[in-house]
Parts: sequence; C-alpha cells; structure tokens
Amino acid sequence: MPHTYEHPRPALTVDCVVFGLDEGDLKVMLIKRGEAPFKGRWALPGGFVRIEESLDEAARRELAEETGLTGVFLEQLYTFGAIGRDPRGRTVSVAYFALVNLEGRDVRASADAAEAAWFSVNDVPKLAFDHDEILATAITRLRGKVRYVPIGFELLPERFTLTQLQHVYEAVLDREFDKRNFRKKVLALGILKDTGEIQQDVAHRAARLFRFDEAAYKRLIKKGINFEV
Amino acid sequence: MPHTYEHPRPALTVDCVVFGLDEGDLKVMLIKRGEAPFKGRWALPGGFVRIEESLDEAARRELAEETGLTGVFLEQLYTFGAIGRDPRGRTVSVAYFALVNLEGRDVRASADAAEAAWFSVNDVPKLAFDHDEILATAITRLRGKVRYVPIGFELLPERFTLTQLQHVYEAVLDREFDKRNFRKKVLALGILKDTGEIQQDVAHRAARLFRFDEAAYKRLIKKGINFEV
DNA sequence: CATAATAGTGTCAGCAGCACACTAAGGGTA
DNA sequence: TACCCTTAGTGTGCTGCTGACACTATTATG
Repeated sequence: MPHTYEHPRPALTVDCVVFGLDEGDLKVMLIKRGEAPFKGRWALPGGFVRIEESLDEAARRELAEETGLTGVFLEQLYTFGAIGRDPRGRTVSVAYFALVNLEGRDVRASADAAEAAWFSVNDVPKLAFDHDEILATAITRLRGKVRYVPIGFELLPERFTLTQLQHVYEAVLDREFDKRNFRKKVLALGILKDTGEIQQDVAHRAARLFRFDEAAYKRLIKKGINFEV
Repeated sequence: MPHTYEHPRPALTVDCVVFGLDEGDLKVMLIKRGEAPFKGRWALPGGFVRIEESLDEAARRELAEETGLTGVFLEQLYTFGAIGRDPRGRTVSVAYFALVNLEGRDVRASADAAEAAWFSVNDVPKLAFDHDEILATAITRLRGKVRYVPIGFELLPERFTLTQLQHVYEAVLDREFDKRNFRKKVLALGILKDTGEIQQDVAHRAARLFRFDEAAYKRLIKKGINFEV
C-alpha cells in the first residue's frame, strides 16, 4: 500500500550501539548484513522507524529483533543526517547507545535474521554506512558520561565486587586506577550497599559482593553528582 | 508534485533553541506562529528538512529565514519523536541549540515571515507543540555544558571584561560567584588574552578588555578540560 | 604446609575550592 | 576642585579532596 506526500521525505531509521563488558574488555555488538547495500559487512543493529511507534520504541524493537536483547539501558545518542550516508536514498538515522550486562548471556547472541557477534571496541572491522562515525561518537559519549554518572552498574550483574567495578572504569577509560584510591572514592559516594555475601568458588580470598543502591543514587543525582574517578 | 513511498514516513523538522545574553539576563528567541496549528502561540523557530540538505544545513536555513540570524554557534541537541507531538500527523523533530552574542543586534530581531522576540528564560509563555519540553532540555544541556566547556565566549562580543564573563556564568547557572575566585579560576585556564585596551565611556573605573585565545583553548580541550567554576 | 592468587587497608603531601574585605580608578556633580 | 558614586582589581588562610605509595589477610590448590 503506497503512501503519498506533497514534499519528498527522508527515510527514518534507528541504529543502536550496544556496549557490553567481557572480563575487563569493552565490547560492542555488531550484526552481519544479509542484504545489499553493504551485504556481508558488519553494521550496527537497527532498522526503519514505523509510523505508529516512538523513536525509543523503534530502537528497543530493532534491538530485540536483531540481537534478542531486551530490558537494557538505552539512551538516545545523536541523529545522523548527512546527504549520501545511505546509497539507497536520503536516510536519517537516530542513533542510540545501550549498556548491557553480559552475565549469563552467551557472548554470541542469537539473532533473528542475521549473524550477531560481540567485538572488542579496539578491534572493530570497517563498518557499513557511516556506522564507524556513529560508533566513534558513542565511545566518546560513554567516556564523557562515565565521568559524572556512575554508569558501571548497567554493565555489571546485580551483585559485583569492587574489583569488577574498577575493571569497568579501566575498560571504558582505557587506563588503570589505584585500587585504594578507587575504593575510597566509590565508597564515599554512598551508593553501594554491602550485601554481606562473598564470592563463591574462587581460588583465592573471596571478595565481598556489593549492590547498587538506587535510592541513594537518585538523591545524589539531584544534588549534582561529580564522580571524577 | 507528489512523492510516493512503499511505507509511510514521518515528516522531519528541525527546531532551534537560540540563547542570547542581554545585560546579565539569559534570553531565548521565540517566534509567533502565523498559521494553524497553534496559530498565535509562541514557538521555537524551525521548519521542515528539505530532501537535499543535511540536518545542520536545515537548522541554519530555518534560523536565517525566521529570525535573520546567521553565523551563530549551533549544535544538535536531541531528537523528539513522540507519537502525537504534532496534530498534523507523525512528525519527528531534530532540535538544535544556538548561542548568540547580542552585541549590536536589536533585541527585536527581524523576521521573514513571523514576529520574533527575545524572552527571558525565566518568563516564557506556554509554547506550541512540545516546545516547552525542548526548551527545558536545552536549558539542562546548556547548564551541563557550561561546566566543562568555557562556553561564555559564544554569548559575548569579541572583547569583553571579566565581569561580563562572570555575568554569563551567573545568568546560565542562576547563582552568584565570588569575584576573586572566579577571576583566579578563569585566568588560570590560560585561554584569555589581555588586549591591553580598556572600556571607554563608562562612569567608573574602566575595566580591562580580554579576548578569547582560541589556539590555547584547543590545546586545553585535547588535554581534557575541567572548568567547574 | 608451602604457594599462588586476589582482597583489603592508611598515611602524607600537595593542590584546589571557597570564604572573605579592602584599595584603586575614573566620571559625575555640586 | 573636592567629594561621591560606581565598578575594577587584588591575597590569604582554612579545609577537604587527590593521588602516590606497600604491606597483611584470606582461601583454594598441589
């Protein structure tokens, strides 16, 4: 059923940059394109926005359809609308970025229609469309965001050790921190709750498990957070 | 000349939130709508994206057409795509925000097609569409941005006094700063050049005029700026 | 029971943030 | 021309955060 308008309209898509953390390595999820253009090239998951869904809904739907991921942290990133970014014709893409906790998920995620895989952000192939640029923008945003929002919690399982949390920051910012100073600062924020539990089945002294205290976090946000690591 | 597509497409618009500074008062530019919907209501300047122009180009063109402003600092803000935000049908709007130096410009800007005026951000009427939400988003972004980018220079004339610069920060963040501490910090950044000139025709001790040192600023950005005021 | 691996902890020096009040300069006015 | 009004311009001391730095504790394994 064709649709007719007085003036030409660009096509509207969403694309998602999905970050995950795998043992201290920052990963991004890509799918292999099964159709032209860029058939066989890796690309960000995404697709066309339907007329009856909001942009956020479109991003969630595409993410679920193409990678099986649901219930993730999702935030709008930037809108890319350069002429010629899609060889099929004028297309504007609203990019999103997502943070995923990989605990319990297979690193090879199931895909509805295409092959999907996690790539280390330091080792990403040349992508389809302008997705290299979108990914670069997302990484910059993630690094900026991490400085004033305690973001790591989206990337970790519900209960985690302080060392794991430190690894999140080290992976995202690509540098190392002093263990004592890191602990001092993150505990001083007052948004971690000691669960009283400890790690099981580790071949060394077991670490204490913490949980993110969402209520304290919201209180902190209101006062203007400032987490410089 | 009608245009036909297989799937329905949302209309795509840009809207601009233009901030200016008028004697220590943060202002935003609005235009009065001359046509339905929301005829007679104040709204952000903006309009439809043409098929052959990028989003940035569309924002600049609409700004020039509706308010006469050219050559301003312009940055993409956020894309608003909720269902029902435009009564005419599904419309997605890419919002931009702009910073304007009001020096030498009449506070009543000329408009091509509609009445345009500056409003104090603390005294804005109920706007058309979801433009209240867009404006609120822009103010939040401006306040966030000012903390890590020395933004005031876009809002001031080329040569300015330290007191004027302080007023920018006070207007944007809506609180006062200590003169000595402010000067210490802003001078410590090393991105101001003393022009050697002083104010003319003022009925009190004349202040020194400074200029923004763009080269030093770029060096600073690379090292990761941190301007907390 | 020795080893290997990671958890967990305190101090000190330096610097930045913030509070705080007076003198300097210049035009206006009586 | 003397006084007044207005804004410019400057330094110090306290406090708390930042960052450098090294050893002991705990647990599984061989």
